Order: sequence, then C-alpha cells, then structure tokens
Amino acid sequence: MATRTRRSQRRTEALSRERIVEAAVELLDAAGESGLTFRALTERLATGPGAVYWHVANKDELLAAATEGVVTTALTEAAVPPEDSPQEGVRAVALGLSGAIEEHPWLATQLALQLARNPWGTVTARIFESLGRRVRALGVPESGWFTATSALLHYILGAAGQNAANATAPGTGAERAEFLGAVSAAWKDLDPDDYPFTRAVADQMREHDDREQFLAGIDFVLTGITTLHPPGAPPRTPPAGT
Amino acid sequence: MATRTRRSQRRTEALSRERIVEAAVELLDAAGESGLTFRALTERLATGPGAVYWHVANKDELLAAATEGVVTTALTEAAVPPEDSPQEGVRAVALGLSGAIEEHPWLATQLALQLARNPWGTVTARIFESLGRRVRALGVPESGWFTATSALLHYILGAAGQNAANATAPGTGAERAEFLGAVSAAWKDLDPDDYPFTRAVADQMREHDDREQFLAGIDFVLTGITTLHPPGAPPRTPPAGT
DNA sequence: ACCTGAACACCGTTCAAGT
DNA sequence: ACCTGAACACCGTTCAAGT
Repeated sequence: MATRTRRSQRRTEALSRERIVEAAVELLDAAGESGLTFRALTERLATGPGAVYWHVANKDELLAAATEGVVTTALTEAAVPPEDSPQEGVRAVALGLSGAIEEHPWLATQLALQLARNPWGTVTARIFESLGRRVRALGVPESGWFTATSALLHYILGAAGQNAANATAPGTGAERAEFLGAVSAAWKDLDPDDYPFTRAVADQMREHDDREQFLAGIDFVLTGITTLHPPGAPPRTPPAGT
Repeated sequence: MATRTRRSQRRTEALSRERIVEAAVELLDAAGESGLTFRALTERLATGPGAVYWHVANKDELLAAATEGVVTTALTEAAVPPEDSPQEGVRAVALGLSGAIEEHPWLATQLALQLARNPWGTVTARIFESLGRRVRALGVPESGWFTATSALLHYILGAAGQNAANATAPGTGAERAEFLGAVSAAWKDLDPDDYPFTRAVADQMREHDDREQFLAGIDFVLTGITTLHPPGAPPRTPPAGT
C-alpha cells in the first residue's frame, strides 16, 4: 500500500538513519523478527548494505533504535488523556505499552532483549520516567521513589512479555477461546503429584481476561507501594515472615 | 576440565537427547548465546549435525530444553530449605531463579523468549506451580489464586530479566560500583525537561542493591495480594482512582 | 533405529572502489 | 561525506548414504 508510493520516489529522498529505522519497523511489523534482514532492508530502500552500515553500526543497533522509536511513540500517546489520579496514570502507561506490543508483536521480545542486554539504557529510562512521575504524584516519600518505580517497571515488562503471544495469534474471540481451552485442558492433564495447584486453577486460566489480569497485577503493586510507603512516612518493614 | 575427560570417552556413551542438552548448556555457560552453534556442538559431541537432528527438532527446541532443564534444577533446589512462611517460600523461589540466572547469564534472555513465544509452556508452568502453592498457603481465597500467582510470576520474570546483565559483567564490588556510577552520571546528564524524575533518583540508583530491590518488589506484590485478597474474603475493589 | 558429512540456502558484515 | 555491490566467513538445516 504505502510501500508502492514510497518505493517510486525512492531515490529522491536521501537515505537517513530515520528512513532506515522506519523501514526496519515496517519489515518487523509485516513479517516478524525473521523478516528483518539486510537483504530485505536494502531491497526496500533500494540501496546496498554498505549504505545502511554508514548510518547504523550493526543489526543490534538497528533493533534497539526500532524498539526505542516504537516505545517513545506509545508513551507519548499514553500521556495524552487527562488523568484523574496517579493510579490511572500508571495504568495508562502500562496499557500504552501493552497496546504497542499488540501493534508490534516483535516488541515484547525486543524489550526483553534490550532489558537484559542494557538494563538501564534509553528505552528503560523512558518507561521509568513515565512511571516515576506518577509514583511521585502518589505521595510516596522520596526515599522510596527508586524502589517503587522499579517494581512497577518490572511487573509491567514481565506481564507485557507474556501477553505478547496473544498478539502473534491475534484471532477472533473464538480462536482465543479455543487457545485458552487447549491450554486449560493441557493443565488438567498434568501430573497430579507434580502440579496440584496448576491443575486446580486450570478453569480460572481458561476464563481469565488478559487485560483485567494485567490491571489486577498493577493494583497489587500499587497497593503494596502505598501500604508500605504511605505518604510522608518513612518505609515500613515488609510483611512479617513468621 | 570435565571437558577433557568427557571427550576421551566420547564414543563409548551413546548420543542421547540428555547428552545433547547437557552439552548445549555447557556451551551456553562458557560462551553465551553466540557460543551455541551446531558446529561447536557437534565438535564437542564428536558427531555430525545429522545425529543431533535425530534427537532434537531444531535449535529452538534445543534452547527450550536447555532453559527448562536449568529452571527445573533451580526450582528443585529452592524447595529444599524449610520455609517459615509462604512469604519466605515465594522469596526462595524468586531468589532461586535469580541465582540460576547468575550462574547461567543466557537464561534471562531465553526465559523472556520462551515466555513471549510460548506463554503457558512447561517452563512457565513449573515456576507458576512453585509460586501458586505459596499463594494458596497464604490463605488467598480460591477465586484469587490465578490472578495473584500470575502477578508474582510476571514481577519475578521482569525483575530477573533486568538483573541478568549484572551476571554478564560479574565483576568485583568495585567494578559494579563503577558501572552504577556511570549509569547514575548518565542519568544526571539527561535533559532536565524530559527526565526530571530519573535525574532526581540518579543517586538512589547508584546506591541501590539489586537483591534488596528485588525483594522489596516482591513485598509490594505480596502486600497487595494479602490486602486486596484477605484470607477467606471475596476480592475487594482496587485502589480508588479519583 | 541411529549416525555420517558433504552440500545448500541464507545470513550479517566488510571493504575497495566509486561519486 | 555518502553510497555501491561483490565477496567473505559463518550459520541452521537437509538428505542421500551408510551401519
């Protein structure tokens, strides 16, 4: 669609880092991680590999740039709606990222890779900042800012990573129900001695709603934060062990 | 070390799926993800690629098997020490996984990939079961089991993913301090308009302890769970928005 | 049933050469 | 300064052939 148009004016606009990253995102969206190769990329840009390497150090840097671009867009859009509370702001950030992963299924894997490879890089910093402002607005005392924001970040990235697979198989509600039914059935077939708990919640898994589940987890973390770091007070001791 | 011994008896013990997975883990431990190639693997096993493909479908399956093996070991070991409380049990599971990632730095990335690719596969089920038993012991009413356990799972995997990089650069305390100092300095250099919060917590990030931070997050989730799902009661409404 | 190993298609990256 | 494109080293995977 837009491809045809863009291709016809190919050599009129000069190659640039942004053009390259843009094309990389398009390839990733269209065919997943395996769709992004230097051959596909150079064909789409009507150039040679050397030209790409002039603007980008290597494939890892290209993937990092694509990830950051998509995340930045998602966070900017998430910031638009007026928030009634810091809690809603946190949920908006989380759902914004979730939505971005739904649009770009490759994003979940890349976020995880970036996180593991470069734990405090620019991608992380962007999300961290968005969450941190809401944590501050929550009235958490300054001493708890870093800890509380990190916990939210970790939960959101972990949950988003798992829910990514839903995007890969977008499917109608029926397909989704079929998938959940299959997993639920598989759980019920697990060894009763090894997996008593998992078997017991097989029905709950079949009936669960990803978005509801995602938000419930955020509420656990938010509740924990406001309980253990009440506004204006020093942090309390964690829940007693024994 | 053990390699020499094993190599000399190479053709006496027959090739098997377990031997292959074991060798894969050794290669991953020794040289990271890029160290596991079919060429390195077949050389170590003194065989050809066809032999490996007879036991294993492809590289993805091999990586999944390596991941599951290491996770299973970690969870089995984590279950050994007697627990004074369900809370301590959850912490033991989390620290067990953390420890496994420290020993096998490639594990964090692979866990993230497995999670995104096959969200309810056997690896996830193993961790889910370990956490779920403690959630049940916590007295959470049955209706909240799935939600509460999932939230713990997501937090732990997200946090473990980020802390993986520390293992890659194991380093002494001095190297670690240098790294944190560099990140902290980079945060202070961020644009004051775009990153006010991140700049404000740059010092906290430099002084933070990964393990403490990790456990603090678990306490947030546990506190949220026991607050919103008090024993014997139906779930309460989430924290008010406005 | 299990293993061998040459061959294949494809990948990221380099670099001498052009403009 | 920016781009070209042939060439390189390496990868996962296949498959006809052996035992």
